[in-house]
Amino acid sequence: MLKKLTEEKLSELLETGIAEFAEKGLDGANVNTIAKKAGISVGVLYKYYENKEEFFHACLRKSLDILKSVLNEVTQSNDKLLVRAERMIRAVQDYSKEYGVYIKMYNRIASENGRKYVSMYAAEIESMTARVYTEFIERAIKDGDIRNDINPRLFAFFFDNLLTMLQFSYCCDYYTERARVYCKEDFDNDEMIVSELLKFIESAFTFSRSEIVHRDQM
Amino acid sequence: MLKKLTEEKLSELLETGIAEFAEKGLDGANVNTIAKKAGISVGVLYKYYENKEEFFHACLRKSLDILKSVLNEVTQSNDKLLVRAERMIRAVQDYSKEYGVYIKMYNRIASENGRKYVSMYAAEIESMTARVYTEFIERAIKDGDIRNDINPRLFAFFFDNLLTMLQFSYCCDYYTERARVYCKEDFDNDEMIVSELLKFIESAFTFSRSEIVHRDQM
Amino acid sequence: MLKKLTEEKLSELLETGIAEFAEKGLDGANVNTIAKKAGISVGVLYKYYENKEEFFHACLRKSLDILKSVLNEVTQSNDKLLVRAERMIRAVQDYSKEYGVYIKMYNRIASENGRKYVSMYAAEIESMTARVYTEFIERAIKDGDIRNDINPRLFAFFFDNLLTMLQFSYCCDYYTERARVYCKEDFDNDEMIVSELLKFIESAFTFSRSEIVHRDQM
Amino acid sequence: MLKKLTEEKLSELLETGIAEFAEKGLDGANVNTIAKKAGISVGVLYKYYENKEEFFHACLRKSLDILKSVLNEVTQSNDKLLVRAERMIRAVQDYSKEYGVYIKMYNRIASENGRKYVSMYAAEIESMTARVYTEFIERAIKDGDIRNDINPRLFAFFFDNLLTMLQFSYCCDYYTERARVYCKEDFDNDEMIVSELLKFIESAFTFSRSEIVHRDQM
DNA sequence: TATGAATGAGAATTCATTCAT
DNA sequence: AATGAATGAATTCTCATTCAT
Repeated sequence: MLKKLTEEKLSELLETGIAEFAEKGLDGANVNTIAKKAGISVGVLYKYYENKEEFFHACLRKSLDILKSVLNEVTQSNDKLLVRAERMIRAVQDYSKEYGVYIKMYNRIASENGRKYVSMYAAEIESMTARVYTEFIERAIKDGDIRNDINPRLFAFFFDNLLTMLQFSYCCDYYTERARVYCKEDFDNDEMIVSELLKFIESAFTFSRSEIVHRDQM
Repeated sequence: MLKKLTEEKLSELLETGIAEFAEKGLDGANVNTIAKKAGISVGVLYKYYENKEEFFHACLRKSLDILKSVLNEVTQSNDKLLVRAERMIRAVQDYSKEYGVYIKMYNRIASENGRKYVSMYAAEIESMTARVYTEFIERAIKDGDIRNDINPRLFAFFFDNLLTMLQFSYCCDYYTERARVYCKEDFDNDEMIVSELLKFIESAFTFSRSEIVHRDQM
Repeated sequence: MLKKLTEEKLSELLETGIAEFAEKGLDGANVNTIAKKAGISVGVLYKYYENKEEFFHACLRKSLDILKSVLNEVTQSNDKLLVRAERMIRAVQDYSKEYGVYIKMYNRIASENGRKYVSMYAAEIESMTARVYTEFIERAIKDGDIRNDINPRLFAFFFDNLLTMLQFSYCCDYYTERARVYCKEDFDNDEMIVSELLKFIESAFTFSRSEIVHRDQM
Repeated sequence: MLKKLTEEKLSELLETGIAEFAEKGLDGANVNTIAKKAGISVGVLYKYYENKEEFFHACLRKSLDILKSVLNEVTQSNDKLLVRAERMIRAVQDYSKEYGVYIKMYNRIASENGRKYVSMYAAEIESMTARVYTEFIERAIKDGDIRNDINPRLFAFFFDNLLTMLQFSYCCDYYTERARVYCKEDFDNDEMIVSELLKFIESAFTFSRSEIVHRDQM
């Protein structure tokens, strides 16, 4: 073809790489195939990226950057916790279709073991949400919006766990099937997912053990 | 006698395979290396398994079977929901050390995409817990132990999501690092994890929106 | 073929490698071609040798070992210097046909630049002859066999230079052509080469400058 | 003006090529790297040279031409043989530093085997010195300056062999190490090399076998 | 005319799979 | 039946060469 590699061609290469790596993983994907699908020669790929692994990391990084920017947008708000929670759940539902591959990539790296870079990615990616969520919970406690007998960091952790699994459920084959096993046709009912998950979360954040105890029964 | 030896050998082969596949994945692991580590020849491996993928599935199956039997043991109980929840959380903590590789394998298959067998595994593995959890929640509702304004299947789903993420956090590199980013040193405090997670779950299951509304304001 | 790689097959592989490397050099030779010519698969080659360079070194080493053993045989003697010199010249003539490739390999490594291992080979290979020649000259001086106004090490060096060039002249394309340019048809007259080279050497070793001076004229 | 620039550029390209080929050989050197180092595009390189090999030959030719002109300068003289020999030895010492790369290139081609052009180069390069040396020796014999029982062509050959090896010893890694193994620290003593080599040569040329025989006994 | 990005054939290396022993 | 050496297709990566700009 011998046409100057435009910005968009390069972007297409990354997208193709992401699609392949998301499906087959670092080892399973084939560099030549990716190049061919992207409409370029292997040569260019290797002009831009030292080797397969570096290219994989570029794909990963792009995926994570996109996810991060989406996340950033969504977490930006001064609303109360439950309002934010609802916004985030809906964001997960909305973006999961469009950004599915990026979430698959995120899922890929999250299932890698024994690679040095794994913990680096974790530290980088999770730090932002961990901080945002934790601070928000701390402020809500101070404001008396939610109960004060909880460990903010751990509750932030549980909250993110629920969102993460929801993401995976919408994007990754296994988790989608799993969600369907649990939720049946309700999994396709976005509104129900939102309302039930909110229900789950809001009580968790709102009631203290003492209240539970003195009313009790379970 | 000879058969016994073979069975042992075969079991060792599977364990070795699990260890390798858990670390490197289907494509990253090396069949010859596995055979050597297991102390057998590749020849026997191929006598028992058609090809690499089939052997991988055998490893996967064994992993999942073990996890299933552990799970089965733990979910067997007539206790009330929170008692069971606590037992399960503690089970996750206890078994995560011993059965780490199996959970890694579970995580592997869960991050696979575009493979027909993925949804089959999901259906098989998740069905049991989905049914058990859902039934239990339904009974708890009927017994008036927990609130009655929830969708049992979805709540079972959320509950399992929390447990699944806890498992991964204890066993898989990325999730461990992620948990540490969120929980800091508290992640090493098993009791705190138990109590906070229980706190999170129990309110979720115990209080109804109406109660929240009439008391409140979040 | 799937036939156990015998000692001789391995030896054949080395010989094939030597032949290829002698002709085309480390970079120019093709591992797949060598394997095919040797009648084995690339796989075995890589079972025995880490990579192309290591295989090249194995070929080099074999070549040098053979040359060394031949040299060792020839330098073993208690004869006087000129007798030994003659024996060596004749050895060069005799063995050059049979061991031509090994000498080509020697010539290859001798023309390599900027590789760490080059000086290691030089030190290893040349040390033996350097010591033998030098000691022999020292002893000849002490015995009064040859003149005593010379630096034994340097004369050993010059002597070996003449023999080395003679070797190359018999075995390496360029040097053969060069020898023919100088010597014309006399290059094919082995006896003449022997007698003239001996003539050249014997005077060099026998007469002192003082003798030259007092007779003088040049 | 523009042509001037091009000629300079072209010369620089050749010099860069020589440096690279001298270090890495025809197969080891990289055309793109050479062009980049020379500050031109590969395009021009291929405008001037059909392909890599042709460019290599251009580099080789330039190297040999320079060596030839140097040699020509040095061999031009009416002095007696030993005076000329001394001049040549000193020339080798002086020029080896400055013209090291060209000698390395000479060494490269001299170690090539199985290529048709090799013998052409040999014929061309060696003819001049062979003729000059031989004629000079013949004249010296006729003039009674040196002994008359020698084959002029062979003696010219031996003489050139010594000079050639001296050149290599000063310029090529392997031969330098080899020279050091033989000569130890004396190899850095230029004057000693000159005087000892002259000693070696002068006797070789001056004394006849009959003289050796009737005085002697080695 | 000069450039150097792009090409893609070719070379090194790996490893799933076979099968002679 | 078990072994594991041998196979060679497949994959990664390089670099001589081309040609649109």
